Amino acid sequence: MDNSGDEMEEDDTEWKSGFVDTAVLVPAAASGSFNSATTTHPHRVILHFDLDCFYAQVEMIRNPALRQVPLGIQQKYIIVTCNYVARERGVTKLMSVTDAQEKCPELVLVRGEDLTHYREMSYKVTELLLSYCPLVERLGFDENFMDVTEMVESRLGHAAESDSFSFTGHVYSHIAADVKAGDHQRLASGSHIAAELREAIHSKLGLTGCAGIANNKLLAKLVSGSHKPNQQTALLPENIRDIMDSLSGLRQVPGVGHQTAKRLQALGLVTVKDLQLCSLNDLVREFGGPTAQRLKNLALGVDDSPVTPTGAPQSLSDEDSFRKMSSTKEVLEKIQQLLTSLVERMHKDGRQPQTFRLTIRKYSAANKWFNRESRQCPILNHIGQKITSGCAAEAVDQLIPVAMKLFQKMVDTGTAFHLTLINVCFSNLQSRTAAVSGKGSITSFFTYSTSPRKTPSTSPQSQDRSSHGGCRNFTDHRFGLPSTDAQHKKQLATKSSSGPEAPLHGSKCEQKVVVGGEKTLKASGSSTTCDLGDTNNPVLHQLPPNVDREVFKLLPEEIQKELLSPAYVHSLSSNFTNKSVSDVAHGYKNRSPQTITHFKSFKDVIKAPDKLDSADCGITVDHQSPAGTSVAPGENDAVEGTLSSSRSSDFECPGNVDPEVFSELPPDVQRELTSEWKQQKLGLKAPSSKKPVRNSMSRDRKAAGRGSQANSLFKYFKPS
DNA sequence: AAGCAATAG
DNA sequence: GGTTCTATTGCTT
Repeated sequence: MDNSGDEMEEDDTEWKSGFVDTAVLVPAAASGSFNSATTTHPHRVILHFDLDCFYAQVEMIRNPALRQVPLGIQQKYIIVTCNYVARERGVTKLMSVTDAQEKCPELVLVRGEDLTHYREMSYKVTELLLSYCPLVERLGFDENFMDVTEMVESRLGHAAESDSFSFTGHVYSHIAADVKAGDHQRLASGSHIAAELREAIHSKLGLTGCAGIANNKLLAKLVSGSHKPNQQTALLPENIRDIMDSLSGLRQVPGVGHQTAKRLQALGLVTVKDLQLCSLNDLVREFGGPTAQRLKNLALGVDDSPVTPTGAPQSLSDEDSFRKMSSTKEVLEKIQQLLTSLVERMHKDGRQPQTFRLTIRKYSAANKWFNRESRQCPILNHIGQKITSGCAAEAVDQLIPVAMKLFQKMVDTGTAFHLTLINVCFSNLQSRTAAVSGKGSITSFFTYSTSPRKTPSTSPQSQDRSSHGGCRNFTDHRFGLPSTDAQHKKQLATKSSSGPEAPLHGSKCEQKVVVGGEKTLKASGSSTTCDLGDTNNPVLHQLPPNVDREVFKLLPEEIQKELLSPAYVHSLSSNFTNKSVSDVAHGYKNRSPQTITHFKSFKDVIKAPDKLDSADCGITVDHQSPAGTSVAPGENDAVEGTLSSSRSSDFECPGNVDPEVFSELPPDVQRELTSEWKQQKLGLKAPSSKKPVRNSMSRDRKAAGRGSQANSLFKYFKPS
C-alpha cells in the first residue's frame, strides 16, 4: 500500500500539480505580497530549529552533574520533559510523576514551574539566530523558523562553490552522499547554514538541537525531527509526497489541531491522503473558502505562509494552577504573588502595558478541562508608569484591587467557588513615550531611542557573554549579508508592532523614564508628588458628575490630565472607569505628599508586619495600634456621598494587611476577608512576626461590609 | 475593545 | 487527549 514512488492515481490531476509547483495552489494575490525570494525564485529556503529536550538542557547547563543521571523536569505532578538518559529508562514527556518514578526509581526531578531560566535561554537562542538574519520566527520556547533564502542567494552568488555541491547532515529518505546536490544547490547551501547555526548555538550557548531544511515552514518543521537528537535533515522537493504520506494521521499536520481533526473526521477524513483527495467543495462547505484551501494545501505539503519576525512578545503573563482554591483570601494572595513577578518582568521589558487581564479556570466535574474565562480592562496610565519606572511594589498594590474587581465579575464570592487556575496578563504593550504623549504618535518612537535591539545581548546582568562582540563580525564576513536589504526591511516594517526600541526580551535598561519629561508637571524628582496648590483648573466642568471636584483638584496634574483625556471621558459610562476614577481620586485624597513617597506596599507590609511604621501608612485606618485608633467615619472622607462605600472606616484590618489596599477592594470581598479574619482570630493566636503571608491576625470588626447603604458605586461590584 | 476558541510547544 | 505554563492569531460581539 505504500506507493511512495510514483503510483498512478487515476483521476487526480489536481494534487499532482500541487507538488510540481507550489505556486499553482497559491492565490495570486497572496503570492505577490509575501516575503523575500518568492518572486525571484520558486522556492524559499526555510530552516526550522528545534532544541533537544529544552528545559532539561537548561537545567543540565545550570548543574552539569545532572547530565549523567536520568533527569525529569517536573511541573506540578507531571514530567513535562526529560533528558535522554531518562528516556532510555522509559520516561516520556507528559508522564505523571508517579508513573515516571515507577519506571525509573533513580529519576532525578527538578521543578520547572518557574519558566524564567527557560525563557531567558530561549531568547538568547532567538537573538543568536537574529544576529545572522532578520527573518526569525519563534514557535514556543524551543523552536525557531528562519528564512535564509537571501543568505543562500548571497552565498551562491559569491561562488566559493566548495560547499554548494554537497549536503551536510541527512537528506530525507536518501543517503546524503548519494544525493546530487547540484540539482538542489539552494537546499544544500541551506544545510550548511543550518549546520553552522547549530554549531553556533552549541558553542555560544551550550545547547544542542535538530534542524530541518526545506522550501516552506510546514515541510521544514515536519522534516526537522526525522533524526533525533542533535541532527539535521533536508527535504528535497521530490520527497514531499513521501514525508506527507508518512504521517500517521491528520493530527500530525501542523495547523490541524484537535477540533479541526474532529471536523475532518466527521467528513470521513482521517489520513493525510484522505484530505489530499477530498473535493475542495466539501471542505469549503465545512470550513469556508480560505480555511478549506489552506487545509488542502497543508495536506499536500504546500505552505506559503511567510516567516514572520516575532520581535518582542505581545503579552506577558504569569499563571499558577492548583487542585482547589475557594476563598477570596487565597485568591488575593495568589494574585499578589503572580502580580509581583509579572510586574518585575514587565519592568525589565521596558514597555508599558495598556491592558490587564485576569483569567481563571473553574473546576467542573463534567468538563474538567478547558474552561477558562477572563476579564480585562485598561491600565491607568499612572499605574503603568509605576511599572516602567520601577515602582514595582506600588504598581502591585494598585493592580490588586483592579484584579479583584475583575475577579468578582467572574465569581460570585458570596457563594461557594472552586478555582483550579489563575492567570494574570499584561498586553497591549507600548513603548514608553507613546502611551503618555497621546496615542501612537510615530515621532515619539524615535525621539527616545534608547535601547537599540541591534546587539543580541539583552540583559546587563546576564552579561557573561563578554565575547559577544564577535557575533556581528562573524556574521558579516562569513555571509556577507547586509541585514538591511530591501526585502527584509519591507517585511520588518509591516510588523513594527511594538516599537523599534523594544528589546526582544527583558532589557531592564534603565531608560530613565522621565516622568517629568512629559511636560508641565513640576515635580521634578518625585514622580508622585501631589500638587495641592493648583486650584484654578479651567476644565473642571468636563468632569463626570460622580467625580468629586474637591477631590479632583487634589490630584496630581498628570492624573487629572489622564482623567480628562477624550478617550477617558468618553468611556466614563462604563462601570469600570467610573469606579476607577473614584478610586484614584479617593486614594490620592487621603494622602499627603509625604505619605505617598513613604507608602508601604502591601507586599512589604504583609511580609514584615512588625516593622510597620504607622506614620508611613494611609491615614484612614490604623492597623497598627492594638487599641484600634481607626478614624471616625467621615472624618477623612470629604467625598462621602460618592466615594465612601468602598472605604467604610468602621473596620479594622489585620496588622499584615495594608489598609490602603483593603479599602479599595469591593465590599463583598472586604466582607468575606473580614469574616475570615474574625474567625481566625477567634481560632488562634495572632502571629506578630512569623510567616506572615499565610495567616492573618489582629482584631476583626464585623461591619466591614456594612456599607449596605448602596450608593452610586456599590452597584459596580455586584455580580452581573 | 472585550472575550473566547483554536493552535502550538 | 489531558496533565503545565505560556504565547499567538482570528473570530465574534
